[in-house]
Amino acid sequence: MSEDLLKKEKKAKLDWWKSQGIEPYGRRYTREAISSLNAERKGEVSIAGRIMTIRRHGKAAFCDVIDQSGKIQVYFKKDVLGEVLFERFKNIDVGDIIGLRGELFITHTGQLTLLVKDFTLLSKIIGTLPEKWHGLKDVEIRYRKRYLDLIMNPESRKTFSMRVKILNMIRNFLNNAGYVEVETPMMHTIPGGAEARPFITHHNALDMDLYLRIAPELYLKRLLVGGMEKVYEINRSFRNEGISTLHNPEFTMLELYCAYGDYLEMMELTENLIFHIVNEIFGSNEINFGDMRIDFGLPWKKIYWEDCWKRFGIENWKDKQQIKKAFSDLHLDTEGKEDIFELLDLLFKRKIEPELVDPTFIIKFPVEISPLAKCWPGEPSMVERFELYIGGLEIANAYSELNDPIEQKKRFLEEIERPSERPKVIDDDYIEALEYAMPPAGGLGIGIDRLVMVLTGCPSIRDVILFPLLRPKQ
RNA sequence: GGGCCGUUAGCUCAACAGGCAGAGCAGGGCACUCUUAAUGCCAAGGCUGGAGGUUCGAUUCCUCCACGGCCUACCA
Repeated sequence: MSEDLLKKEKKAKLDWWKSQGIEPYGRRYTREAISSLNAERKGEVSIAGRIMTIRRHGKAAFCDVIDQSGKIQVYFKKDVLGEVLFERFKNIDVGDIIGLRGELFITHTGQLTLLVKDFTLLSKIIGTLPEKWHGLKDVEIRYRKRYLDLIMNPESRKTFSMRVKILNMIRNFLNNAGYVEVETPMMHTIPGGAEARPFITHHNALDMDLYLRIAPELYLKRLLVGGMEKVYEINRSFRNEGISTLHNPEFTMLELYCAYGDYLEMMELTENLIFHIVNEIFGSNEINFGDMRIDFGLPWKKIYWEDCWKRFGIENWKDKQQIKKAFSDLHLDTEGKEDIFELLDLLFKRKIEPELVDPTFIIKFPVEISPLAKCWPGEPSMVERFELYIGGLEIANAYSELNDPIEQKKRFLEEIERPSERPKVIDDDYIEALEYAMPPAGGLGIGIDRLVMVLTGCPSIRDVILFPLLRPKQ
């Protein structure tokens, strides 16, 4: 059946309603949540929702109706409704949104059902819903027309309601711990706080280019200078990089900063926060992720970054020859990389990351790849920093914040020396802020989308973002 | 950016090896007052993602394009 023909038939029904003097797009309707109903409820109840199936039996029919809270069967009977209402019911379609009033009863097969005494068409469908049994499978349509995915696939509804739950739990946890939520600029004049290519936009009135933020870090730390001691922000950052199952151009990060703390305090907080969420949601320490079984039991594993390499025969990670030998011993392609940190990063990604299934902290990183972190005591070439891996994914990154403005300026200068596609600009305004003294602090970033992926069992970041970026069709 | 795979009715899928493009669901008609993937009967529904090419003949083989998926790269 062509789409045009289907639409034509539906519009004819729409016209039928109008011909009866009934507005097919209704107004406010007082109703209860479907999930709040049970067999003990006596008397009349009102619900509203979308009709998902209709099983017509001549002078009676059963329908399934869903609202956000759940699903219920409703029973239309001609001798209960009368001629007029039953005639109207014949012009109700799968997908219509209606309000229903009636009494609850239990069918012979034991199912809670609403015996409909009156109903109101609240919104007429003109499109055609996907198939009731197989649902909507086409991933492209699921992403482009997320509303159809949400109507048809309960698992999708569950994923996004879990995302909300997780975010609420994070906010409650942090609020209870004395953190305050703040909002810092998403449009930056100088992109900073991470190593990534930014999106560029333009302000007409000021006639200046602006960058969508790649991280909120430098602004949040300005607030520490200003005397705000525990701050966090949960919101979007934007990175103009490739798209993959782990990367969407806009993604949600939690960043938080705790004055007078350090990376160890952040580690404790991370453990407690995620452990709390897992237990609240699953009532267990263990969950499945793909074919992995993840055990969140405390304490989590801690491995020094420097110790990662020893099992590959690399005794001194600064020795490029040893690293290259490890690559050839492992029959691993160096992919033309010559930089020590790039080689180690590649080795980590190939051989170590996939094994980090249970939550694992990797601790103490080289200063070269941590320009905003404070040095390890007595070891100026290393910093107080950790990364957290769960289910083979990098989930969090934290460090003791560098608060020495002179050292920070030096690091920035070294950073722009290195080849990069980032604008070669130093955020002098941030350096100036540090000159007014920032308290020592611990800082933490958690990739919210990836955390939600692990906790909802979704293999792609697009499954946990309501509207992932896609090229326009045609 | 590179590699591989996919795109057939509104949806979910068929069409062996190049030979008239098929089913279920949804939609339409008829019957049916406890069904739940309701059932039975009838009728309809397609430029096979787009453009070229090979061939007597292309959903099928080839080229290009579009969109998507997975892997990979940049990155996080």
